[in-house]
Amino acid sequence: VSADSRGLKKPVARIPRDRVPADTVRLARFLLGKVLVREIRGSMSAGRIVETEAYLPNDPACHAYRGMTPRNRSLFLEHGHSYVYLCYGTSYMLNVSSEAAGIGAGVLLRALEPLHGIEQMQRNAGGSKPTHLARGPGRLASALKIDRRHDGLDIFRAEELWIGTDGRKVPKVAQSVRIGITKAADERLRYFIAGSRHLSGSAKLNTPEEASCTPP
DNA sequence: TCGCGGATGAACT
DNA sequence: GTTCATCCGCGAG
Repeated sequence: VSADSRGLKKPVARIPRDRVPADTVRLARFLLGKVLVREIRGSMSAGRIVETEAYLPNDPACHAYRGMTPRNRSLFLEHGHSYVYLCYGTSYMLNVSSEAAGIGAGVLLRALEPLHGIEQMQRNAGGSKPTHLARGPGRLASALKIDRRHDGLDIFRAEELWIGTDGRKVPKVAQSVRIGITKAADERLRYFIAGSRHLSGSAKLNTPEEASCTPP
């Protein structure tokens, strides 16, 4: 149990690197239920990851598809490093690199269930209900004050922004097509905790009939 | 609820 | 000049 977990209802433990999958789809599923922790000058905010998207090697929708550039180089770091970029001039997106060093791929974090520091998140994000606070990748980053300074972090070992576990098991993982992209839009590479009330996307995308459910 | 249009800025071609 | 993995507000149903 990490000393960094003080203040949380359930303690958040660091995850040993050898337990983190070096495979994009496996990592997208592994991250569901884990806790994203943000520490700013001694105060902590945290939320459970309830929705992710996989961006595979050789995937036209992945930013790494056309090779390494100054912006996307973090996607090519060893699995478990952050890739943060500004989208549409307004929203930061937080990804986790997901393959061996040199292979460009990542997992986008799309929604959190706020667990701790909710009032601070509301101040950061302009105040809203917990179910809306970190719903969507842009709001997620806004609520936790994530920006380009958090690009390239070792996301399981960093201090200011890291991912840990409180031991909670995910009852059921569902999947659907990815949201908001124009290339390879038919791939069912969005993963989420079935029944969560903190998901982005239309209600229809989140219904069990549309989203095929698979064991976690 | 749902769908639409505009704001927005950095990277890339 | 084009692209972009978004968000917000608005109006119709």
